Amino acid sequence: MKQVTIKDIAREAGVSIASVSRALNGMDGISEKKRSRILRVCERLSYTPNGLARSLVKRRTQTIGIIMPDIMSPFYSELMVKASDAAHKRGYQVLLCNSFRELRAERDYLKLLAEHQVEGILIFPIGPRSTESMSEFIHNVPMVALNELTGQCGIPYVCADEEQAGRIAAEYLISRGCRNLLFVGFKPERLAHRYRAASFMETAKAKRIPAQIYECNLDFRTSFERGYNHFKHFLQSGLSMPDGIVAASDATANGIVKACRENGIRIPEDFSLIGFDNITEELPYIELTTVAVSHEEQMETAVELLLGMVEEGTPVGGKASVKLEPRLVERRSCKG
Amino acid sequence: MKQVTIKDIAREAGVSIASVSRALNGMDGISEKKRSRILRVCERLSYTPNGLARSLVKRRTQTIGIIMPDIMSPFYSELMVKASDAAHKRGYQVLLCNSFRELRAERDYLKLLAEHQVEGILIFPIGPRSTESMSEFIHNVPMVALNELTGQCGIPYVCADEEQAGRIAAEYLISRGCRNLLFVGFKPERLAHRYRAASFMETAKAKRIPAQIYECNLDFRTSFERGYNHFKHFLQSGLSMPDGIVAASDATANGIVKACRENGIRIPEDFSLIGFDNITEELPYIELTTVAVSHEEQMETAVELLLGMVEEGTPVGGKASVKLEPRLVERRSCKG
DNA sequence: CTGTTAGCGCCTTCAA
DNA sequence: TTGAAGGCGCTAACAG
Repeated sequence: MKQVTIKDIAREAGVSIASVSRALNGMDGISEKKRSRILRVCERLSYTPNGLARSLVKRRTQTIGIIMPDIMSPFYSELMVKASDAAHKRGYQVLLCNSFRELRAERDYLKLLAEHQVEGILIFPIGPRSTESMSEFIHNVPMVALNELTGQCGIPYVCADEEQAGRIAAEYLISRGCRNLLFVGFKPERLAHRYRAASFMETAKAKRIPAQIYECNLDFRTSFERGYNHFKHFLQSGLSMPDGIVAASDATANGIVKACRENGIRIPEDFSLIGFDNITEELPYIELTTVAVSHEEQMETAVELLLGMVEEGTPVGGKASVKLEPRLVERRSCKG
Repeated sequence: MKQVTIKDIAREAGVSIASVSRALNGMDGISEKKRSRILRVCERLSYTPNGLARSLVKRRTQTIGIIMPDIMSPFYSELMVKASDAAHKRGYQVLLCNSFRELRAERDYLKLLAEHQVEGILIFPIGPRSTESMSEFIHNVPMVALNELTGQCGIPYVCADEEQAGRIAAEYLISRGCRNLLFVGFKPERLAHRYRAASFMETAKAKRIPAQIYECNLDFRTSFERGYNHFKHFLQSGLSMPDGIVAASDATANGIVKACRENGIRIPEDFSLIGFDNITEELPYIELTTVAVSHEEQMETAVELLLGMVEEGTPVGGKASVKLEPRLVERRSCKG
C-alpha cells in the first residue's frame, strides 16, 4: 500500500509540486489545461491527499470530537446524530467516541481527541468526577458539556433546565387527577435526577398532594435495569400503589413497564406514567408521555457555542452556559 | 489556543528536541534525571503531543474506521461497540461513522477516512451499490465488509450464513408444531432477506408445510416501521392467519409486535414469532426468539482479518471471506 | 548519553 | 503562470 503523494503526481505530470497543490485545491494562478492534466493524473494513480500533512501545515483539522456515555442507548445515539448534523452543517467533521460510562475511557478519549488536534470537544460527562479530566485538557481544546457541571471549572454547558422539567411532570400528573405520586429510579449521583426529584417533591408539596421518592440504593448498569428492579422492589415492599409515577428517565420508565407487565399491571389503567428525555426510539408497546428539551435545539446550541469558541479563539471560561426550556410531550401513558 | 510544541519544551528545559522526544516516548538513551525534568516541564506547560505530526513521520496512525448504516439502531451500535473493543484490544484506535443509509454519506466517509490515513476500514455496506464507492478506495486502504458483497470487487466480507439462518428459523417453527408459515417484512434489495426468505421457503417445501412470503412493496425508513406496516397491511388483506411468522429481522419483528398489540393479537398464544440478528436491546415487553451469529465472534473475526491485511500489507483480493454459522437463540415468542 | 539533521506530505510565500 | 524553498511538529538515523 505505498502512498501516492503529490510528488509522484508532479513527476508524472511534469510539473512542480506547487502546481499540483494549486490544482487540487482549486486555487487560481494556474492555467486550465495544466490543471486538468494534473487532475487526470491524480485520477489515474488514484491519488488520495494525506489529510494529516494538510492539517499539520494548515493548523486546522475542521474536526470536532463528541464523547457520549453509551452509544447503545437510543437517547445518546440520537444526540450524537443531531450533534453530527449540526457540525456537518457548519463544515466540520466529527469523531464519535463512546466512553461507556467509564471515567478511564472518558479521559483516554479526551486525550486522544486532543492529540488528534480536534478543534473542539462536545462531551456528555458521565458524572461529576468527569470535570477532573476535563479541566486537564481545557487549556488545549475548547469544550462544551451537555450536562450541568458542578464546580467552577470554566467549562460551559448546554442542557435542560431539570428543575422546570420536574415541575412540569408533577403538575401534569396532578392536572390529570393523580393524588398519590411516586418518583422511581432515583440515582443520587446523577445531578439531573436530583433536580428532577427535588422540584417534583416541591411541586407536589405546594399543591398538597402526597408524593415520595422511592429510594432504593441498588444500582444497575443501565437505566432500564434500574427502573425494572427498583419497581419490582417497590412492588414487593407492600407500600400502597400510587396512581401517578414519575420515572427518573424514559429508559427507567421502560424498565418499569417491563416490571408491570410481569405483574399484570396495566398502564395507564392502573397508574399514569411519565418520563424524561423523550427517547424517540420505537418501542413495540409503550407510548410514553415525557418531558424534555428538543434534542435538535440542544445540539444546535451546543455546537454553535463550541464553534463560536473555536473560531474566535475564546480563552477558558469565556462563554456562558445555557439552560434550555423543557416541554411536555403528551402521548398515552397517562390517563384522563 | 497557541500550541505548545516539543520545541517549547526543549527550550524551557534547556535540552534538544531529540531528548524531549526520547523522554516522551519512553525510549532509552536518556538519563533518568533529564527525563523526569523534561516530563515535569511538559506537565507545567500542559503539553499535548501533536498526533498528526507524529503519524505523519511514523507513517502509521494505529487507527481504523468503522462505517455503519444507522448508529441509532441497537443492532448496529452493538456491532460498533464490539468492533471497537476488538480493535482496542489489538492496540488500534477507532473512528466511528454513521452513513445513515445514504450512499452519498457512505462515500464521503470512505474518502474522509482514507484521507485521515486510517489503516483499515470496517464497513457495513448499505446495499449492493456500495461496492462502487468501495472499489474506488480499495487501492488506498484495506477494507472488510460485514455483509455479503455482490460481484467480484476483491473486498472480503465476514457475515452470517443467511441461508442456514433461514433454514434454522423455518425448522424451529415447524418443530414447534407450526403448520402455516409466513415471512413478513421482506425487502428484496437486501441480500440477507433474499437468502433468509429463499431458504425458509425451501425448507418448508421440503417438509411439505404451507409457507409463503408476504410481499408488500411499501417501503419505510426503518425496519421497525416496515414490520409494523407490512403486518398491518397483511391483517387487512383478509388472508388466513398463520401460526408461525418469520420476521425479516428482529427490528421488523418488533414492528409486527406493535401491530399485534393494536389488534389484540397475542404472542405466542396466537402465533409464534421468530426473528434474525439477536438485537440485545432491552425491550419492555417482548422476548424474541431469534437466529443470529455471535456479534462478538463476527466483529473479532472481521477485525482480525482487517488487521491481518493491514499488518502484512496484503494487496487487493488477497484474503478470503468468511461466513459464520448462525445459532438459534431461544426465548419466549414461540409456543410449544 | 546528547544534539544535529534530514525528512514525513503538504501549503505558501517569494522570485522568476 | 510557474517553481524553488521554507516550514508545520515530530521521529529516527547519525555523529559526537
